[in-house]
Amino acid sequence: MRQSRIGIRHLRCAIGVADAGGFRAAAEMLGIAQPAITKTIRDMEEDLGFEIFERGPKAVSLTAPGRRFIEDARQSLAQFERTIRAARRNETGSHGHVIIGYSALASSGHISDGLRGFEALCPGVQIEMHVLSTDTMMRQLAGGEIDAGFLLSHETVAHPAISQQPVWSSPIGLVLPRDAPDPDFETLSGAPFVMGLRENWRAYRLLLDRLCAEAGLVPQVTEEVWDVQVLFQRVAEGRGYTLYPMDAAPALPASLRMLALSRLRGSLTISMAWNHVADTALLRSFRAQFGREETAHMAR
Amino acid sequence: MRQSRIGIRHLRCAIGVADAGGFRAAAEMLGIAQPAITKTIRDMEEDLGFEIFERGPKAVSLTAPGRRFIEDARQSLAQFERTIRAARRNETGSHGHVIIGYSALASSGHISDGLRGFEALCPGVQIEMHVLSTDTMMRQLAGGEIDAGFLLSHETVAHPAISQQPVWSSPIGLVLPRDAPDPDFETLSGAPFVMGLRENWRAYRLLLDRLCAEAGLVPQVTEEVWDVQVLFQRVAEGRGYTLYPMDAAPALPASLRMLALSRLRGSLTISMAWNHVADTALLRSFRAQFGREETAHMAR
DNA sequence: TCGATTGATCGCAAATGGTTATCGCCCAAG
DNA sequence: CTTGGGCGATAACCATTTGCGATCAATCGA
Repeated sequence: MRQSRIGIRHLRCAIGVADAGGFRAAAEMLGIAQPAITKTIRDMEEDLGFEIFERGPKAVSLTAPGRRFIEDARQSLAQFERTIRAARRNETGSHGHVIIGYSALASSGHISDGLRGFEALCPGVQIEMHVLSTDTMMRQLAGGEIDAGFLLSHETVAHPAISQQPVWSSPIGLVLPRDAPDPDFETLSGAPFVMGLRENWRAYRLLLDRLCAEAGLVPQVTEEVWDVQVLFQRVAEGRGYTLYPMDAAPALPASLRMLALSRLRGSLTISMAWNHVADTALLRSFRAQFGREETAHMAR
Repeated sequence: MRQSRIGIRHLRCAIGVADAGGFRAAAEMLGIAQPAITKTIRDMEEDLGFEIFERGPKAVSLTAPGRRFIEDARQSLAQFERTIRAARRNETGSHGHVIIGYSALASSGHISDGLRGFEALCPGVQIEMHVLSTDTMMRQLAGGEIDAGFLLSHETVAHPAISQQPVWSSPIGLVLPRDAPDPDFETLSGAPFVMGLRENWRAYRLLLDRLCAEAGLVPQVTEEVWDVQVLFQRVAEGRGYTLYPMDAAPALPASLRMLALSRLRGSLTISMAWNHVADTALLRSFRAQFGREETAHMAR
């Protein structure tokens, strides 16, 4: 069979059109002129032998085979870019580049230990860390935007393309102002609580719901905030308590303290997650730092 | 960070040099002139920021980071080509292209059933089938040369990048000329046997060794042959018996017949194997035909 | 020391990827 | 019903990339 003249550029272009929803929009997004898009897409369609896009008068849409192709092309492009990124050395002397996502809840010393080990093994590798919500992290892992992530283990956090492996667990404690008195567990029900917004803290809130229900605790959520910094600030201001993994105690602002709640059973587990299609030598080394990875695995 | 100007062409070139062991040899293999290789490699090295190849006076060799990079690049290139191949339609009207390897031992009706199901689901997809030894198949799966394979399950057949899933099992029977009398099991020990060459039939021969030892059968291997056709031909000529999965009975030449050996316990299991990095929508459909694939899988 | 063989270099031709300007089309707002 | 604005397609043109043949410099074995 005649070998294809399609290159990475073509995939970028097609994915751009699919995401932008139009040739002109894609041209702007990719920083090139619109006719170049037209030509690239046409060349690719000719090579593949089918139309990727349906040119409607109002907007373009994917044909059925086009949708399948774009889906595969995303993986292919992500893998390609990972390969380059993992090998590339920049001007500042680092060799290789790994992009990691982590949940705000995972901000304990455990990650640092693993990272230190990785750094010793592969010195000079640049590690880029992004704080992301669990759901965003899953999406970005699936799309290949990040290489690995540390997120909350929860039965609702799953994706066919993503593998997960528990890394550590921590009990949940009560966060309160340093100078506040220890409350009785019974008085907590009905007491004001500040919590992360359900939309962004979905899995953690679900976990807390279950643990609280089991312990007979009914926190009165009087305020919901977007991120951890604000959460702690509000607690420090006396707006209410909040629940947080005990592991994070050392990272707490000086104005706050943590109280173990023996009646609150169960714990929060952080897992490392990665797209099992995402595979470079560098990422294998990285994952190896966080527990043994399965080798040949016999499915089902 | 400045985006890389490396494309698929560069990867092909680097892999070519690594495989051919020299710039000139790679040029010939890739069908282009040698200066183009020099320039492409130099551009790539400049972009990546390190030397991929060590230019020795006699031959080129990979540097340490170069070796890692080439390893990743192979996966990346294989995935890219799979993506194109899976989508491409050729002049004869087929859409998509899947390359499958199968062991000669797997030549039963079970594969046909799955293939028929796949064809119904994805009509017009071109399926290219290669008969390969189990070891060759593992190597080609790892290298992305084939998309999936049906091979003999055996504890010595494993590779960290390859997933396997049992598809069916078959007892082992005795193959003998149609007009030969049924031998007593006891008389088989010491009787002449024709077998596949150990080199090419490694895993199957290991399996037979174990089963025979357990049954107290000591076949006298008087001849070793390279492939099945010759194997059957030799048996038909009366050179000896052979052992073969009972499932293959319908595929046997008319001059041969099969005899169940109740004393020979255990069976041969055929597994579907695939590189878990190899992932296109088309391949997922294919694998789905041969049993449920694991979804989100929790490592360890 | 002399080929033979290796990768590097040079200059030129072709292919590729991109540009601007413009077209024809369809829909929606006037 | 017209018309303006937005869409992708097309045309003509330009810069860069890619590949070529010819040639060079270095090395190694005979």
